[in-house]
Amino acid sequence: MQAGAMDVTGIWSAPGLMKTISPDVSRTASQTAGSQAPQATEKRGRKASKETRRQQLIEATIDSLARRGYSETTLADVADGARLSRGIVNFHFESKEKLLIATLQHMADEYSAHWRSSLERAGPEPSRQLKALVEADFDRAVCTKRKLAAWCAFWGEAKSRPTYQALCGARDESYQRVFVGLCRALGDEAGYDYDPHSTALGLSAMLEGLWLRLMMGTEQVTRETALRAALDYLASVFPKHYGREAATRS
Amino acid sequence: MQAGAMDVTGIWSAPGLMKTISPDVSRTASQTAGSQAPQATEKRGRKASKETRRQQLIEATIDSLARRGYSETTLADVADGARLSRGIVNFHFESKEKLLIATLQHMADEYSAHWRSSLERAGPEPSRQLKALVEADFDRAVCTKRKLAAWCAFWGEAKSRPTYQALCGARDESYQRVFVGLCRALGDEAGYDYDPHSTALGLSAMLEGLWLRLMMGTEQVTRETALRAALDYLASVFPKHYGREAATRS
DNA sequence: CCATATTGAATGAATGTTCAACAAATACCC
DNA sequence: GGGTATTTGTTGAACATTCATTCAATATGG
Repeated sequence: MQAGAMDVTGIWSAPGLMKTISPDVSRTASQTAGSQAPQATEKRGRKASKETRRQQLIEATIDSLARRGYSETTLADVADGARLSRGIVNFHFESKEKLLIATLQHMADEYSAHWRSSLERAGPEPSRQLKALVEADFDRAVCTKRKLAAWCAFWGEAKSRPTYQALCGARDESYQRVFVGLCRALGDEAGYDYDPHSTALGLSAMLEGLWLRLMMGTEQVTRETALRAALDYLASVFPKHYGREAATRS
Repeated sequence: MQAGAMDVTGIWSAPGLMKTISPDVSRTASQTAGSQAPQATEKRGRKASKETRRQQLIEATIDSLARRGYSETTLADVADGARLSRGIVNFHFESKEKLLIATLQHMADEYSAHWRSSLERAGPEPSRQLKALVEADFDRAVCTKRKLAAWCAFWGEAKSRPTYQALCGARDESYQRVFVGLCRALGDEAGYDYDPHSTALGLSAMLEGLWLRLMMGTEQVTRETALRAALDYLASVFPKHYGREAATRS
């Protein structure tokens, strides 16, 4: 189905990178706030399944990262946040480092599943797909202050840790490839004279930069402002596809 | 002099934010590598002036941040890097935190002085000024892997520390104001129909995002690639000011 | 000699990890 | 089905390590 559009993005044929996509992305929304409410289908209390406990601890880790930053995130704080005892993390995860890696993996999987699903829902038209990708980045499901702060905490440590570095390419190679493919497709349609690679790099960099701005919280940059800036970019680069009035919704 | 251009940027009339601009920006280039070579004009060995020792320790701190990340940067490592003994930091700076703040302050001052000087040299024409600002961001003087890594280390901790957050606005409010002013000026000249604030936000976010990419080092993004992407952006948004061929130098 | 920069060992606090004891759930047996 | 054993999740205290900070002793330049 939608073979033409799929060829443009060209990622569905090689689903290599993602190791463990969380089966239900929808859950994360309900777990955003509390971090200890178990599933309706899961037994609560003592008999929470191993996987549930892990999720619970991961959520508490994201909380701690967002609240105290990477360098001050301690296992005691994570355990307290999850309302569990001190030694629990070393039981479910082997070490603090493994917990952090699992947390990053979790966020990367969630992010990846999110934009892929957005892309799928966008239909076959490249211009719609590109817009959908941009909008997905500022969706409440992935673009929370809490999560942005956690991302940034990992970014800060990524350069000196290969493991983080690999995972921090949430906007990874396949994501980049999709962008390049879409930019090229739009260029072919309307005869723009830019380099797709350069344009795609600029766009994805802008998205990341806007995330950074949102996270910092300084200046009054909101999700709406950021999205608007990104859509304005689309309108400037692809004037025949995105009218300025389409971007400016107000 | 150049009154018209100055009015566009509108920052020279209110030099409020910068507390201590390092007097000589040129020095930083020579100190990039070694981190212990003292000035020719300064005495070396035991009698290095208080200020020189501080600079030396700050450079060693940047080294450590770049090499080991924020969370693993220790005073011992800084002291070793500066070829000095353990207790020295607490003598010249009062605490580890004060050392880190001084380091960030140093980088912020350097960055600020750098783009301000670029802006000054660009002459009165807004289009040249904007291009100069973009190019300044990828100049070897400020855009080293070492320094980018240090910046990112601070970004990661900024959300939970107000002091860092304030300083991490290296691209601070006045920088943003200059961008907005220039975007507005170009728009008035050629009748573009974008919102200056939105365009300026997108541009500065892209620059930050490109820095992030450069720092990560993943993918083969170089200073040239990044600059090219940024200039392509200018060519797309301000087609009457920047021809595509001007951006594509190759 | 005096003031001051520097050293390096001592100290104490913070924190990741281990582990023996405990509790809950499940399996097993009669 | 009820009682017992076993497995497994959980706890919290003990332990070891790392690291910022302190400070008395020392070296240096004026």
